[in-house]
Amino acid sequence: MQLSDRYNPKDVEEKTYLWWENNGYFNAEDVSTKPPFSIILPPPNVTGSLHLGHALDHTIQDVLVRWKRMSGFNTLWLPGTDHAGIATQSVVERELKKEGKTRKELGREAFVDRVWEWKHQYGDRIVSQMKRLGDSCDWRRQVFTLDEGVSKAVRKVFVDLYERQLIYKGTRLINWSPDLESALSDLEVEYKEVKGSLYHIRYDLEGGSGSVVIATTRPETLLADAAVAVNPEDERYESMVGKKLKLPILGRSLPIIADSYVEKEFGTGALKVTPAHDFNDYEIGQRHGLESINILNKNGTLNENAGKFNKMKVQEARNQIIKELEESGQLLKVEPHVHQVGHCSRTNCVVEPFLSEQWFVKTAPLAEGAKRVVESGTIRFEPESWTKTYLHWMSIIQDWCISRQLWWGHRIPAWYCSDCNHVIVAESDPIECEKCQSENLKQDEDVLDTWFSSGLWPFSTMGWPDDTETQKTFYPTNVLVTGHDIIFFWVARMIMQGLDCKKDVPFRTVYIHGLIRDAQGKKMSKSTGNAEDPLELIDEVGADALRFTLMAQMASGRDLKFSRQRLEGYRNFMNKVWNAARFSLGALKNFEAPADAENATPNKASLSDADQWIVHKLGECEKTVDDALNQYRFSDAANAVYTFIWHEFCDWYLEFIKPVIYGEDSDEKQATQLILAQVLNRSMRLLHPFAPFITEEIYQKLPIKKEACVVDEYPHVKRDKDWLALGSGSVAEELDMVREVITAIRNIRGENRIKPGVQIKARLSPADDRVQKILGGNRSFITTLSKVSDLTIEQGGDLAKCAVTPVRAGNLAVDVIVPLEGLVDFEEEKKRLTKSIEKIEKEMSRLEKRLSNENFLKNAPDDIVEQGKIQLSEMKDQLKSMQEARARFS
RNA sequence: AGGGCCUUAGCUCAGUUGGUAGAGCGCCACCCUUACAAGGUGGAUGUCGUCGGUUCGACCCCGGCAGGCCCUACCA
Repeated sequence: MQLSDRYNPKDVEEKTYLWWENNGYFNAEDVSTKPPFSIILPPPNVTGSLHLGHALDHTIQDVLVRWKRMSGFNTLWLPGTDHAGIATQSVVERELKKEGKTRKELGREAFVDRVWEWKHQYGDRIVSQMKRLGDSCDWRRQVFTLDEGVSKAVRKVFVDLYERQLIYKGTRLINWSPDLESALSDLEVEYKEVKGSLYHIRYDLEGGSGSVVIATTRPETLLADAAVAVNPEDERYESMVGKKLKLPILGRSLPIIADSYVEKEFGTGALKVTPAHDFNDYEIGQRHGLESINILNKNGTLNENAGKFNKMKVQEARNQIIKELEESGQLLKVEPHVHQVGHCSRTNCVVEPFLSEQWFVKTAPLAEGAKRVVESGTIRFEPESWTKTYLHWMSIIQDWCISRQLWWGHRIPAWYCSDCNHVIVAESDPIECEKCQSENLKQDEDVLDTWFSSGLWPFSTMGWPDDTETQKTFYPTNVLVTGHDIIFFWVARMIMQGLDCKKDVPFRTVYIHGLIRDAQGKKMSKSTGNAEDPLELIDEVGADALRFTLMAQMASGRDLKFSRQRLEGYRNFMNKVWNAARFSLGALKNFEAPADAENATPNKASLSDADQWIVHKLGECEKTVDDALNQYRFSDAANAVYTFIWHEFCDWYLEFIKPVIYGEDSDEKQATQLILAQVLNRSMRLLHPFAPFITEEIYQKLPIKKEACVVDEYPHVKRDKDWLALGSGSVAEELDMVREVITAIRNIRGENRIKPGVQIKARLSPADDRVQKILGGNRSFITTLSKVSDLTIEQGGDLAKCAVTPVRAGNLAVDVIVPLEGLVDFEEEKKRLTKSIEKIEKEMSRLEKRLSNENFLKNAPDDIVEQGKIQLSEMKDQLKSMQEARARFS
């Protein structure tokens, strides 16, 4: 067996992944006797690139999927990619720009062709990146949101909702991105703090003296003013209400109205009302029946309603207007003002509230059910705290603007008859008008919001609206894993649409994980330059180390800070695993696996205490991991495996068995080899979901194995019951005492600076015969691991010039005694003892104080009191031993 | 403005029924002991943000304050 002394992920990962895939290990069966377990992958943008957030999201899912697959479930992880309307269209438009072209020049058809080209070119990139991470999806089922089947589902839902009047077309004030020339949903608007100015502008009363001063951050919108509003309680303006003002520059007449929305304290207490360009003003306009004057073109320039400012850009018009107001003396004051301004989350341009005709989904009726299933617990959020957030959001939900003025996406299945203006909404393209039979039909130019199709994802990917076996087996899915940033975008919509189309929830559990931040806690983003590229990290340390790092930090649903130091630490862990396997394989050189090797049990009499101990510890680890994974406590699970492998299996067990392995052939050696092979085998399976590549590689080289780590059974206390019975809790406790004895001797060596090369004598003074026997039985472990050449185990004896450390474990007690004559300067040892004595005295005084408190004795549970008493008496013994030892040095 | 989260070792973080603290990295000392120096052994370091309350007992439960973060909604 040739294994290099360093684990090299590059030698392993690619070939292992191919091998898994070629063997169909990730494939789910539509019909199976096994219980189903399914997860749908949140589809990443088809032309995107894997970032660390994906890596976290995917690793969580892959851990769950691999765990369930190994636990005997018919496991489906359904992958797909999203056409991501705005994102993809923007990317291609940027490309065109480099060639000096625009999409309008190209025309719709050519542009869409161009995007498809782009998709074909880059669409596989993210998939291959996912494979590098180890994602064990059933790739045969991969779906793209613009695939025929999905498109069919989208149309069906649209038509259905339209016929039930849950989709309607209406003119509303919506968020508009002038760069995209498209509507945006509220969620696609990012508010950013902007340092602007607050302009105080005087509006003069019509036909008389007097004026009202308003304050605004956007002076250019005065061109679209419909009124000036004041608070009805505001005495300053009481007499003005009902009078008319003359709009500066344009000279239009504006009524002064009273509306309680206006805050007296802000600015001047008078608000210019611009219904067509501000959401609040729109509301006021509705209340007072004001006219909505739109002064903007789709590209963000001013239109003919702006008079002489027609065709100007907003900023240009603003400057011009300010200048004119200054000249006319109507600009009274300009003060700096910091406020939040909506920006397009895609192009970063300033979003304009814009009056336009759009398609909407009436969400209230759908939201009702979506709230109920969460309230009733049919869908559970994990962590539970998101339930409240979700329900709050659902209760203030607005109608959903689903049309986008883009070219890339699902085109809205609505046609307009040029002859009779009839609107046809249909699943298949109509040939003639239903009403007048005219063939002059024009399809709606708009496409649907990407999230409209994403909302159908849990079942559109499974063949809906056709009735498929896949849906019967795998819908509803078990768990949805995602970050909290898209609970509304996506989770809520899947629940609404799933309930509406399938009459059943799309998933039972929503696991919300935190977002990845950099070491300083800032959001990772390409523009800030603090984003770590997971592919680079995989190149550096391997996918397993990256996965393990993410899982080890994935504690609660909290955001996690990414740390390279920890990444290195877990890279080292992978190397440790590798070397433990290397050593073990050497130790198993002549080992021949018996029949039913995984569960074969050696004669119990030939099992060493160390064998029983490691089996016991493995059982404890299996239990911890199972509990943790069932509760989505990934870090607990990962850390349990880490501690078991490194600090129990490697640090102690492998060291314990060296004398046995290097020794003569014997029953004990054979028993130990069997246990070693079995423990190693189980360790690899236990670690597999977290570190799939290295474990498979090692697993395939083990003398005990079945087919493949990826599909063999996950170690579980129930399934391992008989085998785990080899381990013994009481023997484990005894060995824990032995370990403490070894640690005590090492401690004496270390503190007294006795070089590791120097062999020393030691004496163990057991408290009773049982301890005597235990120590005797583990004599070789003790001498080897503490490098003692001459070990006596007997009670009492001379303590002169000796280091003494009392060891207590449960009700087992032994004094560890090391004669120091001729080895060291006694001052060091006196210091060591003094330190220990001070420490124990401190603890004792605390304990004594508590035990002498009557209220404690009266109120505390008996076992706590009893425990305290035992502790105190043990400490007294220990203190005495150490004080005596110290006395002998002076 | 409303809601939520966080504050534990130098750093990043665990700490699930309240019995006074742990890990990784870093640090110090000693070791190339034939699985591993990406390693081994030993060691140091915390009035658990602050003030108060409940309790025999609080990192843990309750309230005030300070600092940091996030979300939602926004004052024109």
